[in-house]
Amino acid sequence: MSSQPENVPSAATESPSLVHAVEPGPELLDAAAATLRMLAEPTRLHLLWQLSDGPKTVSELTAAAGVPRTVASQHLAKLRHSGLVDTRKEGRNVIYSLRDGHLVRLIRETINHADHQLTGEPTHD
Amino acid sequence: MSSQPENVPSAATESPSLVHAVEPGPELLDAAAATLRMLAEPTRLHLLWQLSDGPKTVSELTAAAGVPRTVASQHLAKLRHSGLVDTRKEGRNVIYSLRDGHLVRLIRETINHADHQLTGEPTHD
DNA sequence: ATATTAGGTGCAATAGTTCGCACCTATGCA
DNA sequence: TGCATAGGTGCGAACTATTGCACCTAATAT
Repeated sequence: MSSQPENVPSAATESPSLVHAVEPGPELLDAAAATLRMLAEPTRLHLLWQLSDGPKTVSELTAAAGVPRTVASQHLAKLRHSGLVDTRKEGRNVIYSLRDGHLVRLIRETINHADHQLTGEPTHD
Repeated sequence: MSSQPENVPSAATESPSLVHAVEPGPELLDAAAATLRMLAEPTRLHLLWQLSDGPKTVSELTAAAGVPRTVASQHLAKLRHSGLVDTRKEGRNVIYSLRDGHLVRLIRETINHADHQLTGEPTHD
């Protein structure tokens, strides 16, 4: 247990003007990790990236991701069950959309970071 | 600065998406997913969060994360091998630090998103 | 009614991750 | 010299995730 996490030393190299005062508890970390786990798979990330551009049908998403239908479906089911995406039915299509606009920033930040990493990171920032 | 073009009404079958210019290729997606996989574990996320406040020793990190030493060590090894953190040795301590300041933003964005999800959004499915 | 298209689910095999144990090296101290 | 502390590694057991297969429902078209 040891619920005494007020140990944020940060007394080493520089004076931290903006320390984060709050220690994320286990639930927060679990929730965050759960979300990240959803993003941490190339196909799902691809699907989410597509969705960050606007709502799309399963067919569109599947085609863009270049994976078999069952695979896309399973991944979409996971995203659905984890509450990251929303669905509405229109005719015989199911249209997926990102539930939270906040997620768009996260996705783009991630892709951006990876892009920097690939193109040769020159000690950024 | 939050120019989100969300809700692009691509309600039709397929519209020429000129919204996000670049389609991430497989390598980019793999790299991004690899990074996210590193973040997508509560203990590792905790460690990285600690580091986002400044460099720390293994002992400090281990204590903060509240896990056995071997576990922390394994996770730190993964972070090291994936290039997300840097180490320097000082006496008998090893001091870990985030390699890329950019990562701080990603970590905080994630924690922030999870927090928002936990506290402000009781919409459950 | 029947076929077709869009999408979903259950399940088994495989692949990858996490954890804890035992054991190792290097630094500092008495 | 010997011993404690800080940190690391290799390995096996338990767990989780991904995939592909077969099969299912709902909506449209013929």
